[in-house]
Amino acid sequence: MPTTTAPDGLLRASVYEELRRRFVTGKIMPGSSLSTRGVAMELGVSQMPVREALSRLAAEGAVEIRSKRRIVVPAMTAERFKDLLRCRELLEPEAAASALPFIDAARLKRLRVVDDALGVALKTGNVTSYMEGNFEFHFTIYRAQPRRTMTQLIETLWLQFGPYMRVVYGRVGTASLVDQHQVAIRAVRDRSTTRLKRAILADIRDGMGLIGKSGFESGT
Amino acid sequence: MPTTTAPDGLLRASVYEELRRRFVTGKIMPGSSLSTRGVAMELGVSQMPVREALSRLAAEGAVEIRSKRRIVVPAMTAERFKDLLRCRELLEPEAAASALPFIDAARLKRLRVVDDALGVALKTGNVTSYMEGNFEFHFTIYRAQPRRTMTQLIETLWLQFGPYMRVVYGRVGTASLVDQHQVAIRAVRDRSTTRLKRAILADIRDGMGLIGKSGFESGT
DNA sequence: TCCAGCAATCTGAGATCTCAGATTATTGAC
DNA sequence: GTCAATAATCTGAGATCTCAGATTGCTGGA
Repeated sequence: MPTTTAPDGLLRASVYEELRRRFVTGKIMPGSSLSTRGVAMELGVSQMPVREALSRLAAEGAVEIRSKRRIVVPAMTAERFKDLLRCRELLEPEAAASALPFIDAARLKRLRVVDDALGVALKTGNVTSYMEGNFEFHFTIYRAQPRRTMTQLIETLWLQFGPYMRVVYGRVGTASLVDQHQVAIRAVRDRSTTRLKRAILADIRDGMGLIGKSGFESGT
Repeated sequence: MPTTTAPDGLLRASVYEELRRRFVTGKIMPGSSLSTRGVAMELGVSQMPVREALSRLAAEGAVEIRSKRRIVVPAMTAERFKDLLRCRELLEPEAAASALPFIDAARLKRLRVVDDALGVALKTGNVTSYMEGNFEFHFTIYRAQPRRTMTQLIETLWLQFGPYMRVVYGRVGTASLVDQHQVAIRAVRDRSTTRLKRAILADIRDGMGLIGKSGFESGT
């Protein structure tokens, strides 16, 4: 009795989606361990779909099969964080640029709505809301383009990035974030590729800046 | 009784590796279909590791679960080809650039060895050899850097790209290829980031050029 | 009190069974 | 002879069983 989505379609897919959602929104902490049986029990499905989902997540680098019989979320290290961030810097501005021509009025409106919720989350310091909204915002842009390849690559990055992001935001807080999304929205409205790329890059680098204030002592 | 590699470690991993090797070297044609039972029989393992491997390949876009009960290698389209190539253009020169400082004498020597084999394959028109060597050459460069993220993204791209590449080479031939690898090797020897990036980009675009001579009528 | 050794449990991986749905082939009627 | 309908087979997905190995905890001796 899967209480999650996709009751008709593939069970494995719904399990994967559920886990992925937890990763990108930072609901799963680095260093924590998962078990197929545990997740299966929690989601009310058998081990098999969970196993395949975890296998896929391992393939994408979201979890690690450590020393056999142990599935853990990789601990956060400065190296790994910078590595992921560097890839984000390379891909995301480009993805936004190629998506821009496909962002119609409806999607622009959706961006504004998401950003409003984001503003509230920023003010109240609701980290979970902020992360969900941030994900929604970025991918509302990227997914506008019909080509899926680059967006999928970026999703892989976020999958690995999510747990770290959450830790950093949880530690430093979201208060110090400049809302680059506003800048991005204006760039989309004006159809300015250059400004959009710059806004996305700045948004990513803001996260990078937070890291400096934080640190990586914790985890394991 | 797995007759393949990794008798000690994970069976699933060895199945995935075997299939992946077939993809990146173009041993699997676009439009062809695979079945868990068929592959399992062929590799001498049960369906389960094959299922998980195919599931992962589907996640990476190498195969498609079409209309339920049918796993097919996506047919080649100009759109998809350009999409993949665009991502390669974005990532690979950058990956080569960040790998350059890590390429020591031993690795440079390995590059030369691989390139020699590549030259032979080019002359004799051996498409399989060429594709295997080409893969080896590129990833001998990229994998020099300790950061894994970008290399993994690129591997995903090759996974989807392989079958198409093979079709194009098989149709157009490898004779028209300029050997950009020589240029790349010299750039590595001289520690010239700019020239290395340019060589990699040119190598990728050579493939792009071939596409113009080919076409996409075939497949499914 | 501390450490070593053994046992119990936990967990991931593979095999096998079953089911549902889709494709295909065969057969029968018009 | 052709088309449609039904039956048989094929195939992917999920559940369950089992095994091996690793970790954990308990117990007994020094």
